[in-house]
Parts: sequence; C-alpha cells; structure tokens
Amino acid sequence: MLNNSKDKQLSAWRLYLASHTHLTTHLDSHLKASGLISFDTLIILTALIESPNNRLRMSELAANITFSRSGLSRKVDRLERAGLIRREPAPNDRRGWYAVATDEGIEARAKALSVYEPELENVWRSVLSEEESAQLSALLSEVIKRATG
Amino acid sequence: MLNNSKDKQLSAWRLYLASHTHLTTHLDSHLKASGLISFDTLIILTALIESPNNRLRMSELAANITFSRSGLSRKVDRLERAGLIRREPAPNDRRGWYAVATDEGIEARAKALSVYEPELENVWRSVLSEEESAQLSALLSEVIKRATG
DNA sequence: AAAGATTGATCTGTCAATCTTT
DNA sequence: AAAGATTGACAGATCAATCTTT
Repeated sequence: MLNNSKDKQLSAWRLYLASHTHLTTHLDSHLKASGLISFDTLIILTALIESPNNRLRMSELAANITFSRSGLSRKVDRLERAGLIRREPAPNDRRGWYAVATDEGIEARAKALSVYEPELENVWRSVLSEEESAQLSALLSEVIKRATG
Repeated sequence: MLNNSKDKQLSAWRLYLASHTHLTTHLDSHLKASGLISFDTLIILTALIESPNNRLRMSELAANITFSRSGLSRKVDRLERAGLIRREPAPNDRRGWYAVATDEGIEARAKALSVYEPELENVWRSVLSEEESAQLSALLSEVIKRATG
C-alpha cells in the first residue's frame, strides 16, 4: 500500500524536511552557543559581501533571502543598529537604497564562518561520505536548475 | 581554489538550503492560497494522527517538531481555540497532558492533504525523475540514520 | 531537585496601508 | 499608475522564570 510512486515522493519529502530541521538546528545552536551572529545574519552578510562593493539594493537582497520586503527592512534596521550594515542612497534612483556590509560586518561574518565551516564539515562528514556528498550535490543542483529554470 | 572537499561541502549545503527554501515557500503558499491550515499545523496534526489514539504527550510532540516547548504550548493553545486539537490530562502522571486531534482536526488535515499531496507530487516530479527521487531518498535516509543513530 | 508544562516579557515576522519617486 | 521601500498593527516565536507533580 505504501509502494506507489506518490508515497515514495511523500516519504522522500518527509526525509528531506526532517534532515533539514536536524542539520540547521544543530548548526544554528553552534553559532549561538559561540556568541556569534545568527544564521540568518550570516546569510545576509554573505549575500552582500559576495556582491560588488559589498552592497545590494534592498530589493535585490530581498530576492536572495526568504524574508518579505517589509521583514527585510526591519532586519536591516537591527543589523544597522548593531553596526554590521549601513544604508546608502542609490545614486541614480532616489527611491532606492543600498544595504552595505560595514567593516565590522565583514569581520563578524569571518568570525562566524570560522566556527560554522568546520562544524558544517564535521556534521556533513559524519553523515555522508565524499562520494555521497557529491551525489547529493548533483541531485540538488538539478532540483534548483529545474525549479528555477 | 574552489575545488577542495570543504568547499564542495559548503556548496552542497548551500544548494540544500536554497532548494529547501524554494520548495517549502512554494508549497506553503499553495496551502494558504486555498484557505487551508498552515504547513506547521499540517505537520502537527499528522504527528498526532499517526500516533495511537490520535494523541501524543506535549513533550513527545515537541520532540517531533521544530518548536520549543513553550512555543508548542502556544501553538496548541491556538489550535485548541480553532477546535483542531484538544488537551486531555495524562492518566498516570498528573504533570502531563496529551494533545489529541479532534474529528475536526482530522478532517482539516485530510482536506489540506488533498491539496498538498498532488501539489507536492507536481513539484517533485517537475524537478526529479523517479529514479533520482529514489536516489535522493536513499541518501537522505542515510543522513537521518547517521545523524540520529 | 528534576521533569512536564505554561506564562510574562520581549523580540521577530507579516499583512496591509502609506510615502516618495519614477 | 507602478516601483522601491518603510511603518503600524498584529500574530507568532523565544528565553527565562514559574508552577505543579514526581
């Protein structure tokens, strides 16, 4: 009864969700326990720092991120108060703003990565061999490509 | 420079996160657009309904779920107000409570599944072949097994 | 004292409405 | 009128403190 293709998909999906929850909560708690920036903040700073001049328009940043536009405004507010990001007006469009990673933000991200990356490597290595990891990457790239293409 | 095993892991991880965000937001918006229970509620009701007598101790439910214990209390409050769940005292331990899915909750879950499952099947089929899906399931079961075992 | 669960205070997220510029 | 972004009002999540029972 549980053998048809639909149920296979449903159980694959459940595994997917369960593994995601497990891994993210583990990694996130490691960051918090070390008194570092949160995972969300890490993602935002990374998006900025990987862009030219450490900056992205609010709308571009929102597109990279899970948050709604208004949620992002508030998140950037907080990060600005914390000194990790600053806002700059867009030169050619007076409606627009850039979010820019500050030096402090760049440093905070580097510190977080120095905890996060080894731990990610640890966790990942403890659950998948290098070959399996490559297999998984290949599958997921296909997922992304077909989902967005 | 991006060829060592650590960077492979990091990029696999990014793909994993990106695909998760993409798929969950898509599916969740489908539920909301249909005026049905949220995805979180679906997960909670499913956990209850798959347990004996449609019930689980609060602490057991919390273990199945992302939420913190206090977060779960509040969520169950709301679901109780909505009539989808009721609380019953545990017979042998007067500290404890069961969360029990009501008939209305069982029905609401069935309705949500009738939207969610076909859409999940749609999405999943559009991004992975049946063989790929089986491969992914196999990999993820290993992840879960090794992460929790 | 520890376990099961809830509550108070506070922070974060979201929707709809708003403001400014195009 | 539409695009870029923020704000007000409210719902949801989280931490620590609390209460009850073991």
